[in-house]
Amino acid sequence: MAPTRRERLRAETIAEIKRSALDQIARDGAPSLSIRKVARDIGMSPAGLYRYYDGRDALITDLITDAYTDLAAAVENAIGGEEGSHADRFAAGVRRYRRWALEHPNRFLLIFGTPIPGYAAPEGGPTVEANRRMGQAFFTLAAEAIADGSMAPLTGRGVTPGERAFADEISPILELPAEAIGALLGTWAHWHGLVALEVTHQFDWIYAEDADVFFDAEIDRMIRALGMDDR
Amino acid sequence: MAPTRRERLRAETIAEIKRSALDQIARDGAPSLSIRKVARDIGMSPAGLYRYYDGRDALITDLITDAYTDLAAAVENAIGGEEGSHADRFAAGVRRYRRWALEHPNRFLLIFGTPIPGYAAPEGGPTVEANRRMGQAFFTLAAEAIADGSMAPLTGRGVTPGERAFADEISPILELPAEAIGALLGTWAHWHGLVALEVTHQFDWIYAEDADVFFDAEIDRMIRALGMDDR
DNA sequence: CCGATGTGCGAACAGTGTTCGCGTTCGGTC
DNA sequence: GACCGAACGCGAACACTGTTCGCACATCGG
Repeated sequence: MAPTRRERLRAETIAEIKRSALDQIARDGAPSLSIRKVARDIGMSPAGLYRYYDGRDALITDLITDAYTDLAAAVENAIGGEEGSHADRFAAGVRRYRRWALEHPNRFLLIFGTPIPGYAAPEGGPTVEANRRMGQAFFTLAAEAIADGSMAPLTGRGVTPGERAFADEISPILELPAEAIGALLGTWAHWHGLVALEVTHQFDWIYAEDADVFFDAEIDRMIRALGMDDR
Repeated sequence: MAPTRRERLRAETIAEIKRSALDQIARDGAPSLSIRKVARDIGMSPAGLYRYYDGRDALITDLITDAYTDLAAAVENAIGGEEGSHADRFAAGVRRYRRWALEHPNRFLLIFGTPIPGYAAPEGGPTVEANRRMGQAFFTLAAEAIADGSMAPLTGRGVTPGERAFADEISPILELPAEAIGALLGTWAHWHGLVALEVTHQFDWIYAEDADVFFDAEIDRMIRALGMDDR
């Protein structure tokens, strides 16, 4: 069904609101986002905004969702689009994660920084959905690598109930050994930590120009620790 | 020289202000810290607070400093107080890092979460100083382990200028090979990422009760990746 | 054409951080 | 012991913020 004129205008206005809010966030960070400023920016009264978002938190939540799916899509894309060994595709995905964070530091912090007070991601909501999507891109890659023998994550402990349940849950679409899940999530944490510390300037004192070579070396260490070989 | 009566009262008031602010932060998170609430809490006018801190940001900065040195001291303590192999002491330090973060999630986010807009840690200021302190605890541990041959971090790449400069800078007190610095900082990022994701509830969907076993297994992976053996 | 629904706005309220000018209290010095 | 400057505390005000309410207008379906 063709969208009515009203729906078109509404969509247009929402887009304009988001654009203005994103500009503000990119410039001054999420905490200083002011809906009155947004209203002024797009030439509207503050009260009028409440026809589109019922409150500042709702707007921010929407932006969080967008950022999440945006990051997930970028990573998904990098892993899927890359040719080469599993290790190469893994590295491409991780580098894309970092690049996205460095290009949109404030959006990255919007997702992974101090959570907005009183807000909890709704179970089955879009953020956890995007999270799963990003995870799945890496998980399928890992499943393939394990299947063809080019990856063998160490299994030095038993499997937790959560890992078992998750492996069972995705088993219809993905044959991922539950023993591997821990190391994979830990590896995610590893590169996430690298990116988070870099975005918050905790490495500035030692890595100025050459943060890239540091990061790439860490990717190598992750690959080795996962037991991936480079074919 | 004995502190005068006024100095005593002033110190007392500052302590009271911090206590109230910390309570608020622990309860509602740093972003919702209100100096008017603090003023009401300690029975003072909002304007009066400005005799002690010239603005909200100054107060927060002070709290950041405290949190930083607090965390650094805890970790330092855990590493220094632990008996056993280098691997054991390393694990103790990392576990203490995590425990501190889980006990004070909002203070942890105060340090590593979204930075307060417009604030940059002053070079040579207390936060970078505490950062170094914490780093040094791990670095000395690593230097000892490398010296007695129980650790051999992989060196798959050249040394960056920053790493070289840092190794030279601390060489008077610490014989740390520049080749090892990258892997050590990367390992810091690894466990930091684990803790950061756990604090922001990104692991809740899979690790409910048994986040501990997941974390301990990751410590093992870090130890192995650093080439430490367990003696 | 008409009623219902969506859209926008001005005014107001409660709350925030911050500044200013005024008194009061204290501490070290003639 | 008197005195003057520094420290302290406060009420009032200013410029913001997010949010609510009631009223007007535009648009749409029947």
